[in-house]
Amino acid sequence: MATIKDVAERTGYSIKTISRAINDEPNVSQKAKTIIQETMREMDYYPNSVAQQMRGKATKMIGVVISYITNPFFAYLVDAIEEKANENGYQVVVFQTKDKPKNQMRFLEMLKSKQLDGLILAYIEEENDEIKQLIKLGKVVVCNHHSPHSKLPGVFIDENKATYDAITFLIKQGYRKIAYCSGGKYDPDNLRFSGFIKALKAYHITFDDSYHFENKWDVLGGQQVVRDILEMPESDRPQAIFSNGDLLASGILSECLTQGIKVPEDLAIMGFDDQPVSQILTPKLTTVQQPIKQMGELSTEILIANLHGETPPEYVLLDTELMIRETT
Amino acid sequence: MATIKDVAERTGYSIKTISRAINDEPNVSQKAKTIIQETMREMDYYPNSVAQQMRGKATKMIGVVISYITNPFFAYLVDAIEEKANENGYQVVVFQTKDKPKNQMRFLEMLKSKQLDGLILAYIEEENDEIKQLIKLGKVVVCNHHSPHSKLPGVFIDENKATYDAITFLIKQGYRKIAYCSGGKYDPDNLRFSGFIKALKAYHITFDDSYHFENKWDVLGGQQVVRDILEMPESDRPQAIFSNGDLLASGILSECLTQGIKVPEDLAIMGFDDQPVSQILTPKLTTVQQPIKQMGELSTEILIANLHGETPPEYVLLDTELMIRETT
DNA sequence: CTGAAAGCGCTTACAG
DNA sequence: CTGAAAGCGCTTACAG
Repeated sequence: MATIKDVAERTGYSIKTISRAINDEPNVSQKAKTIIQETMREMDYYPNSVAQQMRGKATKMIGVVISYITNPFFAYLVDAIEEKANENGYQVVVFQTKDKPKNQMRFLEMLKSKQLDGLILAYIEEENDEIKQLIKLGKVVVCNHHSPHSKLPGVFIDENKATYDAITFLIKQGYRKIAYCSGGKYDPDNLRFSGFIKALKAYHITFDDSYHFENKWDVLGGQQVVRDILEMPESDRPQAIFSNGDLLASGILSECLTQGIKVPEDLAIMGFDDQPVSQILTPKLTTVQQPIKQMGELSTEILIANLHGETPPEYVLLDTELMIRETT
Repeated sequence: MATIKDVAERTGYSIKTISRAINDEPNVSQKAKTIIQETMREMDYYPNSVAQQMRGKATKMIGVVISYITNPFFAYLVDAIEEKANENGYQVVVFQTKDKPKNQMRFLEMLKSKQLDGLILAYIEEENDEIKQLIKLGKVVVCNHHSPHSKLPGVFIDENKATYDAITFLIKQGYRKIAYCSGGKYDPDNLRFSGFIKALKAYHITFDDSYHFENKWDVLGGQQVVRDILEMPESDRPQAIFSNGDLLASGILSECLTQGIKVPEDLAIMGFDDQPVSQILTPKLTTVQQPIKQMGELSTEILIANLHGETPPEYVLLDTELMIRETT
């Protein structure tokens, strides 16, 4: 592979002059520039960017940590981040944690070993002091995943308000027996769940613990929920169900259709995310739209501003929108 | 940030001994190793991987070029590639071409400027000699996207056989008037299309050009196809439709349900890909399953073997499987 | 088992 | 407008 030295020898100029031509610096004669550029093309020379990084200290790469790229929510988020990063001359490295905390640590190490300029954490397995410190240094921006227990600065949606509004809508439609499907374990402090409970309380509805379905997050999980509901005595069954994600809601809907449960007459379904699938289904899914694109773009802008030494906002709360369609 | 020199000064050892300890080389006393490791931890020292790359010549990063990460097909492909790459100590950089040929060139430049060790092209905008040469050098592996005109080595599915089998199945079910939706422009040499035609010919069915729908690839496109069909005189309408992707098939199905067209009685639908959505829909979609995982893993194995100087197979053709469900 | 010197391919700071 | 020297943070090759 040709190096800058080869180009220097071939053209007769010093490596410094070659360097100036590569970087479009002033103080090179037009003649020198032309000769050098032509020679570089002839030799199929490309500056070794590793060597450039060594001096410039920037890799122009940022990492994005998500749980699963096959989850459309994250695919759209990565899309938004990549678009904005590219605009600013950065490339995106994707890291999937796949629910293994030790993976997250690997990515932090890549940051510390300078393979990456910065990191967007769209999914945090474990919060710790190291992450907090990296945020302070402006090398890490958190988005999307919001622990109710330790508030980190970052870009999030107003989870509490989102479910509060969604459930209030259901109640106003006349539903009173409303079930809740959580993606993970039961956690009373969870912001979505507390918004859910808050809405019920506002209408003096008490929550029945048997209406809480834990650890459901995919299509199969949704189908299981319907089977669980069918095992309840008919008079005890919920009239509506809030599901923490559209995939889950899709599973609920498909199993309802299979089992002959009418939607929304027998069971209303409220999704979350507004993934494309929600408009393909019949009936079309009522769901909470997350501003994925905005979230991705803002996180990227904040990270890049930080990397450039600017001081952007620390904490951003985005609004969601209720997309009322046919399952409620 | 601490460097190897700082660790050397603090421990009293030379930088070479520190280097040995970092890389677990022999010829370091256990005592020295222990002291050095402890000091590195204390100083929060991480070897600068850019400097390491400078000497080692490998970045341990590979790029994956796709068209859109929001297309579930590519999301699953990237997932398979990342998994296999990680196993071998490589990280994955995702590049979306978004149908712009000039983007593809950017990624090739990153390869030539040594930011990347290798590249998997899962979507080619433009084939050219440069790509062919990089394949020969073992730095590029092509998969998925197969131009019928210039055969590149790589990992592909047997497109021709896949549609031949799918259409033969439809014909055996009694369908004779079968429409074809292509993702791009009409191309008689397209391998899927020629498999389609071959199946019709085997049963002496002539293809009606008005049954060819061009440039349809998303949900909206599918919906449009149904509206186009409804404008045909009822006796001329196709009985079945082959669609080049499940998203497209989803759009066709959803519009059928909206318009009161019974599936499969009035119109049978055959998808392609076997994306998760095909099992969520009601009725469930009959479709051609692509071995995405296998394709991603094989491409990655071939690339890494090449990078390690081994000589793996050049051309692999994978089999698809017809998933018969409820829309045919 | 340990280290001083040279070098990877560039850029920064200085000199002319 | 041009260039020789020093250095980025490591590793390779050599010496002890």
